[in-house]
Amino acid sequence: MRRGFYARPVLEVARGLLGCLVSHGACAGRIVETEAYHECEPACHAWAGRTRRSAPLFGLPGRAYVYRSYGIHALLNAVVEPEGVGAAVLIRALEPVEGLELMRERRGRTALLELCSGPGKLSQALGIELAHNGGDLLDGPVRIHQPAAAAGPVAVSERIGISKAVELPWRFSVAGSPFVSRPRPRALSVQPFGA
DNA sequence: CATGGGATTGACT
DNA sequence: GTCAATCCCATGC
Repeated sequence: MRRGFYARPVLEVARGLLGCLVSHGACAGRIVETEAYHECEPACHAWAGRTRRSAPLFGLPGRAYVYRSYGIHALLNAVVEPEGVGAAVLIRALEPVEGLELMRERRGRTALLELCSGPGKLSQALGIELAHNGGDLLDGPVRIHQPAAAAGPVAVSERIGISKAVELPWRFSVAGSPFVSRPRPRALSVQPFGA
């Protein structure tokens, strides 16, 4: 994956990441759900401008933005748009591909559908932590690489778990995938192709 | 320096 | 359906 892939409008990258592989060590999974966040809307951590927490969002596209949510979970984002623009794509769910036994161990669960079907779950399954914040997704311990094939039809819906700008249709998922997070996306529209 | 609020999950009613 | 766990950091006094 080239850095130019990330230096594009956040909605394009959010769709384009569907089908891509996230890997960390022996574990890997295929992205089936993403959400877009951009400094122009108040649900984005970059909304309030550049702070210590949000600084990575304004940095080099293609790097990781990892932050702690609800005091418990580490959530993985890909920084996007040109340097200086605060925006990121939240990776919300993966289809587990490699390292299933290690994922089961880390998750304390065996069901395939419970390993990576949520942003907190996938970080736990892959061993992604706050220490990975700022790491390069092109050349770091946590990487994202090209899909083997196009992702297929993309379902577009509203983002979840937020209280501001809830109406924006900025949640993207592989239509019909059983590996997406809850609540299941209620598709406002379906677009023909992912990557 | 004190406070409050989450881009969630799992357990429980 | 409800609810608590738990920590980082932005905000405000």
